[in-house]
Amino acid sequence: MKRNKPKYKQIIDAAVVVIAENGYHQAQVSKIAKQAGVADGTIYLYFQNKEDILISVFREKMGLFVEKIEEVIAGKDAAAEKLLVMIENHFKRLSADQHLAIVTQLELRQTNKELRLKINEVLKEYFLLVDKILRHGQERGEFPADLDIRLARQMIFGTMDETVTTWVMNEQKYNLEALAPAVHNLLLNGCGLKS
Amino acid sequence: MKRNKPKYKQIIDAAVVVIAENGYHQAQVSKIAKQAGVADGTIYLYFQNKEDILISVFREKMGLFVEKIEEVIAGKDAAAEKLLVMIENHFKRLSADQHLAIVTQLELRQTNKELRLKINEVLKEYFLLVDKILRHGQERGEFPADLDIRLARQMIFGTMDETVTTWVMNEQKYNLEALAPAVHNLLLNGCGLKS
Amino acid sequence: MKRNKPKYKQIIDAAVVVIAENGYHQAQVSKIAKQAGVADGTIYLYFQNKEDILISVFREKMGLFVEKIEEVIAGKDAAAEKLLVMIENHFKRLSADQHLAIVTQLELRQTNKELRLKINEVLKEYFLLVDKILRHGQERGEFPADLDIRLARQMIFGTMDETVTTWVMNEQKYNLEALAPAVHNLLLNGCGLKS
Amino acid sequence: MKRNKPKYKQIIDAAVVVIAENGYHQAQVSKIAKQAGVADGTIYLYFQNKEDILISVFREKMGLFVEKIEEVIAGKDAAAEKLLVMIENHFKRLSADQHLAIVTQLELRQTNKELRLKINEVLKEYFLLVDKILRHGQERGEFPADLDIRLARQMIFGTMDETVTTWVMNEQKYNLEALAPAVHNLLLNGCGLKS
DNA sequence: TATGAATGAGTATTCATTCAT
DNA sequence: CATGAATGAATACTCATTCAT
Repeated sequence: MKRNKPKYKQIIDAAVVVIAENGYHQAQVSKIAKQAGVADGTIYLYFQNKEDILISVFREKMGLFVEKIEEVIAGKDAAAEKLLVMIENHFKRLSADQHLAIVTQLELRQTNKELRLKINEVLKEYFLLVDKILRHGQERGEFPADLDIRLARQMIFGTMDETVTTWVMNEQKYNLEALAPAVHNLLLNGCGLKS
Repeated sequence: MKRNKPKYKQIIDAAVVVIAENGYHQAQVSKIAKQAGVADGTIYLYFQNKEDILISVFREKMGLFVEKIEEVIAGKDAAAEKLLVMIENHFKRLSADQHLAIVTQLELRQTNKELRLKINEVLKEYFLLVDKILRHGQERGEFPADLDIRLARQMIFGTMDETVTTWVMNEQKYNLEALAPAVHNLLLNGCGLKS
Repeated sequence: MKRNKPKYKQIIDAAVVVIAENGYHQAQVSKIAKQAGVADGTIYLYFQNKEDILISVFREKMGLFVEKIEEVIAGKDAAAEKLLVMIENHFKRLSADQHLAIVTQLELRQTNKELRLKINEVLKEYFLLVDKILRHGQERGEFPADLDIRLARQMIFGTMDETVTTWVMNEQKYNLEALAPAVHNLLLNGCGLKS
Repeated sequence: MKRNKPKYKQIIDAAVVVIAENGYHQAQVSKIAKQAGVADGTIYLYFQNKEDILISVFREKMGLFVEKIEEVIAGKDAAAEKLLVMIENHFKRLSADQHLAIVTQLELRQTNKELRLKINEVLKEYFLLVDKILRHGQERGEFPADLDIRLARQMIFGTMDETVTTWVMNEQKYNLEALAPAVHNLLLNGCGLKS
């Protein structure tokens, strides 16, 4: 299995660094190879083509992401609490790896529709996780029974995504993690006054 | 003034069609020229370069967008109602021009950071519009006085954007406009139970 | 006759200025038209094409050149003296019109072989003038009877040309005219010691 | 070192042939690649850009030129003799490589001022060589002590250049090499009668 | 005569991928 | 397994010239 060989991970990590530092359109395969300390041709022993590298970057990094989040939400009973630790974790992990934040929020979006669909495939697991939290909330009576799960999930992802992207575009000048409670509150209660 | 000449609009419209049908990276200047029914060189009598076409597409189309929305929200007093007609209009206009929807949600995001920053400039007006609605809501006592305007705006945009993008990625199979009330409700009240 | 109309000369003069200031490859027809104060299309009422402008520049300017030199050498009897005033005049006229000097020495040489052959046609009259001086010198016993007229003419032209070009390339920093006697002496006596 | 690899020289030689046969402005990189028997992209493994090819052509070919001439003049004591073998060699080498003659006398002069300045850099060595001969002649008492070295060099180069160019423009119909003694004599003694 | 908007042919360069060693 | 030299397809932009007004 190629994915367990050391060079596989070397190349993935090199890709994240190169894309973050040079931007997607300036991240040539030869640059990634150089950063990884291998020959250009070697890349093709581990990946089918350049697109495969990018998807693999996303899969490997986001995989850890979702795994970790699954862990922390398992420790909470209430859906609202699960949601909070999810947002906190999401923000914390991207804050901790600024290269990864740039790559996922800005650079990997400059790809064509086809590649974006494949990236969305990877995100499905994350979507399912949120859906599970939402259904759990309905079962517990925390969330309305008629809540549109899909729309709610789109709100949650859209809001987290917009918040992180704005933070990255502002050169990560402020503390993203500190926004988690406020974002959580907005998602639960909206911007309208509760009666 | 070049912007009022008929060929200027011809080329803008041709660009939207060509980008929507071929994707951003396959939207060669010669294809746009052919679609517009002019010679390649004529493009450069109206635009400085290819990037200028793309920004102009966004500016012209989004300009109308914001203008129209300003109009309809002026007809409503309550901030909540303003928000509703804004979302309705946003969804309606993108539903009505499927090419434009593809271009703004998918294709124009494949551009480099520089171009994206210029595109964001255009969006600022839209941001300001939402901020105004939110402050209006606070003044009227509809929204909490301690609402974080910037975060709330990010939630509103992030949610609308994610909703429209999902719809475009699903090949516009369902009725986007019909989702407006549900989205509006989610944004106002969140996914948590009231009371 | 188009050559006598005022716009004909306007365009010729504009071409000299534009070429001198922008270089041959940046001397677009539209720039020349603008400098001449006419529309682009008007150029083609007076000249067949761009090449025709360039040849005409050379013909008009060099024609005056040769005419003037013919005048001044007529006033001298000795071939050596005729040669001296020719060199003096050649240097003086190019010193007086720095734009023309740049155009003839640097810019017009960046043309293709075909155009250069046509330009050489124009120079033939100048060549004939020198040949006449040389033969006159032989008849008077000033120059050796076995002097190879063609080679001698090539030396005279080559030397004057190299001298002027070097001066132009050095940004006309020194007094070209003052070099005439020394050049004249070199051409007459060579660099070898007289016995 | 790329300059010693066989493809480097292949491309240089191909460039000379292509430029001579098609003219400077019709010497596309793809034509040069085809003539050299390599892919277009391969050119850019050995040269930075098209201009770099042209300068390299000049440097490689003229370098040999000057080297060879330095060799032959070292075998002569008298400055006059050195001058003679220099002219002979200059004419002989350009006669032997007609393609090179066309390229250096006609085609490479069609370049812009910037490129020409770089080419002139290469010629400086040749200039220094002539200057050395002239000073040597002064020291030996062959040439006048008050000889203007710079003007004399301009005469020598201008005359050789004009002679070769005329020969090339006349399609190399006559024997250039045979003119060397006559040119040498003219340069040493001028066209005026001695004593 | 004069205009100037419109035309459209033509080309250097990059970079993902291959394959002989 | 690993290398890296070689490949070759693909594209924005300029500007001399025309012709309807």
